[in-house]
Amino acid sequence: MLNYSTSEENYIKAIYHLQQQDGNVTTNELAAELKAKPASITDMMKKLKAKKLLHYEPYQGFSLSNEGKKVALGIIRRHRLWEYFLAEKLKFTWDEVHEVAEHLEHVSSKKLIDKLDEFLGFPRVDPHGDPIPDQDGKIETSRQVCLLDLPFNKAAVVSHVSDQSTEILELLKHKNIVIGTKLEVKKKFSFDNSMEVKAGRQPVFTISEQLAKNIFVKYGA
Amino acid sequence: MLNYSTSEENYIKAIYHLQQQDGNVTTNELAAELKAKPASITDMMKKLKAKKLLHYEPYQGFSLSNEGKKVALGIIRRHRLWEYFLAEKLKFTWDEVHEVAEHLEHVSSKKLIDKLDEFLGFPRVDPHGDPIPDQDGKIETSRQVCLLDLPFNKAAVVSHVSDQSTEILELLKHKNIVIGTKLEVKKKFSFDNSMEVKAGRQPVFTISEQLAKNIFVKYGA
DNA sequence: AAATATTTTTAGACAAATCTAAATTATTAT
DNA sequence: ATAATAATTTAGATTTGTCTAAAAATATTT
Repeated sequence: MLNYSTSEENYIKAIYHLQQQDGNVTTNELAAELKAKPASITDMMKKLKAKKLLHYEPYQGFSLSNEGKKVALGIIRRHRLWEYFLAEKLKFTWDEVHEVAEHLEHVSSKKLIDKLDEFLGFPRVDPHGDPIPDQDGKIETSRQVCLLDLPFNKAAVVSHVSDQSTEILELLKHKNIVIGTKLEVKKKFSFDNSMEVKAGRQPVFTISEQLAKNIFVKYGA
Repeated sequence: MLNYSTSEENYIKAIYHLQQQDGNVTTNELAAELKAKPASITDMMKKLKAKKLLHYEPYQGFSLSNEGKKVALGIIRRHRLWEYFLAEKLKFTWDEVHEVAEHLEHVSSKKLIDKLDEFLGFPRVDPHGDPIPDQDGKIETSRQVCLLDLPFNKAAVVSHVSDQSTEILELLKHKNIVIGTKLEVKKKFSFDNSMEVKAGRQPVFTISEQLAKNIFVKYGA
């Protein structure tokens, strides 16, 4: 495995996360994610294509190659192991770990990470509940959880609905939700446990606690 | 405390180490230390001077300002805490820790480092026996050790000689060693525990086990 | 399907960090 | 003290990663 610059790694990681949701990633999407200008994205896409880390044809969007996915999973492994370390050993709170891990993840010694993994007792999920890839880049994909428990901004696919009543189906139909619909939780309100959810590029809409209780979703890395 | 680039940090750290020995550091010395070309050194010295991290006049060499020293001690603190972590917790051997710590030291979250320090139990020296600066940049300077125990390439000053015989003085005089002489151990031979030592810019010379046993030195960071 | 709007790419500029080669300053040796 | 040598700096080029503004391609609307 070659070494990549911090910049390259950040692009690869961002593409990985975006393509979990959309399959094919666009220039503007990635620019928004990385808070960079579209022109910068195009520049880097050419570079990453030349390194065979992604598939890219001008104007057609892009997606990681198998090699690119392997690199991404390595970065995610480092990130999540550091998050676990920070929370578990250094007693950071869950909302503090991400930023520091963003920096630690770019220290790319394989030995360091494998020894850290061992030291931590081979944890399977990070403090946010996201699965940690193993040495070979294998990751526990598709974890089914109740929509109530889905972390924010985590793309997930509706995989199961508990209640089979016509009433719930009427509601789901009205909200355009079927098995296979991609969702992302944007906000939760503790007052009534309702949540705001986004499906694809539709505007955000609200789901009540009673409804969320009955929806189960699968999500990956 | 502002943030500095990885490059800037590496220059600052190298100057700090060199000036422990020589006081004033020259362009070529630093170029050799960093494996860079002299022209690159000059460029960076201008930048660091502009940031008030060092004293520098063209052709006159340079040395860290108080602010520069504070920055250097912060980097050294991070480096040595990570070395301790790697050796103590991840079971790296003492010769493996340095390279990885070279990368980890540039992650500059103060909270991370202070929590790491606490997690490690506030260790006072790293696996090489070098003292670890505290939160305020205070470092245990001047540790007196037997020359036999002085680490390689660690500039030290002769502070005490046990034996008072005329024989040892004759030998010391011949080798030009007095209290205050700066030394650095370059090689040790397990066959007879003799060592090769450098004093200033004189050529390397040999000291026997019997002699080294009787020489004590003080050294800093 | 033409006009308009949006997205993406290209062209050219810039800052950081490095280099080479040439010019300058300092040091050393005769 | 002057010439030769060594050290240092300057000038200009290169690479990486970013940007702005303009051009080109695609998508949308009427």
